[in-house]
Order: sequence, then structure tokens, then C-alpha cells
Amino acid sequence: MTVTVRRPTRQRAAVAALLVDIDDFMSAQDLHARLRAQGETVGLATVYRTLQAMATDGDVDMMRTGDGEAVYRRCSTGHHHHHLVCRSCGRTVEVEGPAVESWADKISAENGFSDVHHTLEIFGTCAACQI
Amino acid sequence: MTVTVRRPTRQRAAVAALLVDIDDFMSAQDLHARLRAQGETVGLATVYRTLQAMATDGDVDMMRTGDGEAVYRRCSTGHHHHHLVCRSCGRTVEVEGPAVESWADKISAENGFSDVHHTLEIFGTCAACQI
DNA sequence: GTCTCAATGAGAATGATTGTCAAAAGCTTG
DNA sequence: CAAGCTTTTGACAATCATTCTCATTGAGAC
Repeated sequence: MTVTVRRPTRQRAAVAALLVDIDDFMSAQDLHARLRAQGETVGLATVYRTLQAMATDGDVDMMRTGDGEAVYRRCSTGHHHHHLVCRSCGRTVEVEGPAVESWADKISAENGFSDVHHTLEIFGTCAACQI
Repeated sequence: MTVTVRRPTRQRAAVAALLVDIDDFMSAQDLHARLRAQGETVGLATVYRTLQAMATDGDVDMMRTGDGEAVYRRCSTGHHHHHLVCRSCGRTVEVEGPAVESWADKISAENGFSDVHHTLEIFGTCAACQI
């Protein structure tokens, strides 16, 4: 078991803090811009590296928008879960679907696939945005 | 209802033909390189435009790889379906999951989301690749 | 304090994708 | 078939997110 050590730094703390404040998916670029706007001095490359590290550690969720941009969001639970995202305002609801998980496992097994992993996101318009 | 007219051209035919031959997901760059290798003269921009048009028309499936690159594949059915992709050899199996569809709809409705749409892909190692 | 190594940052580099715009190619009509 | 009109193409520039490089800085251990 490999345990990667991550040193706590001011930049890492700033990124984590902003992720707690905002609670919708945000791109690395966006996050960097906001940090700069707040007066924090953090390099763009650092934001990318930090987000990737946090995603690897399971501290944030990473998702791809329709045009392939990576967006991140603080993860409320360590559980495996999926998202229901409003395509208009970005509001996100974390959802779980045990049935989906077992369906994916069954399908994989039936086709001889092992070591499987899946991605599932649902996009729509939330109640507040469909006025 | 808007009906977009698309003119049949040599380039469009070449792309379609190659997609029939290869039956795994392929990126626009990759497709372009293969066409060139075959001696076809097709511009890269044209390949991108053609693939996007075909995806819009539902003639091919578009998916994003783990690193955000768009990959395309000929669609065997017009039905809504998902993919089980071997992360090693790229072999793809089209799968359907009625249960997943209804689960997604239910979850969306419960949270007040409308006009929903979802993405779901399963990645794993196929039987042939796990030797 | 000092030593060591991970972390940072500025900017260059990469690489996919899109935009531009003049030239070429499909239809349609005469 | 020719003319006219419109879409499509292609070479190349432009974007833009992401990664790389490498000298400098900062954290933790002793």
C-alpha cells in the first residue's frame, strides 16, 4: 500500500477553503481567478496540481463538462456517488444508485470485463431555473 | 422542427467508410491520420466538422476519454445506449440498461429537475486483455 | 539553525479544437 | 451544359485548457 505524503501549504489550504465556500463544480481556471480576485497569490500550475492531488486522494470530485473541461467540487462523502447537475445554474445534488452499481457490475461480468469503473452524471434544469 | 440538410461529399463518405471499418472509438486526430495514410486527402478541420455533424445527427456516438479527448464510433443502433469499453485494447460493447434509465428519471423528478439527459460509460479490462 | 526534498510559480510548450476566409464543389434552374 | 447560389472544404492561424521545466522557496526532521 502506497501512502503519498502531502505537505500542508498555504496554497493548498486556500484551494480547499474556496472549495468549501463555493459548492458547485468549478474549473481550475475559474478557481484560480477567484483566488487571485481574493488577493491570494497562487500559481495556476499549483491550482491544477492541487486539484489533481485532491481528486486522487478522494477529497474532491472531478467531472468533465460537455466540452471536455475538467471541473471540481468538494466531496461531501467519501462514498462512491453520482451527480445531478443543473446545466443552467450549476447547482449539484449528490445521488446514490445502488441499483446502478450492481447493474454495472453484472453487465461487466457478463461480458468478461474485470477491474471495472464507471462514470455517470445526470444533467438537467433544476426547479429554480425552469421558470 | 429544423431539418438540416447535409450535402454528400467525398470527404464525408471517406470518414463514414472508415468508421464502418474500424469499430472502436477513435479520436478525430486519429481518424484524420488514418485517412491520410490511406491516401485520402481530407483536411483536419473537415474531419472535426464531419464528426460533429454526424454526432448531432445521431449517426455516431461521441464519448470523452479519461483525459478529455473526444472519441467517436459508428453507432449500430439508433437507440439510446451506453458503452463498456476495454481500457487496454479499446474494444467496445454496446449495452442497454432500462433500469438505469428509469432510475435516472426517477431521481431527476424527485429533485425537481426537468429536461434531463445523462452520460454513462463503463471502463474495464476485457477478457482478452487480462492474461 | 541547517539539511533535504516536496511544493511552488513564471512562463514556455503541448495538443486538441475552433475560427477564418478564399477557393472548390453540389444542386437547381435556364 | 452553363450560370448562379449556397454549402463545404482546406490550409493555417488562433484559442484555450492543461502540462512541463527548472530555478527558488518552504516544511519537517534532527
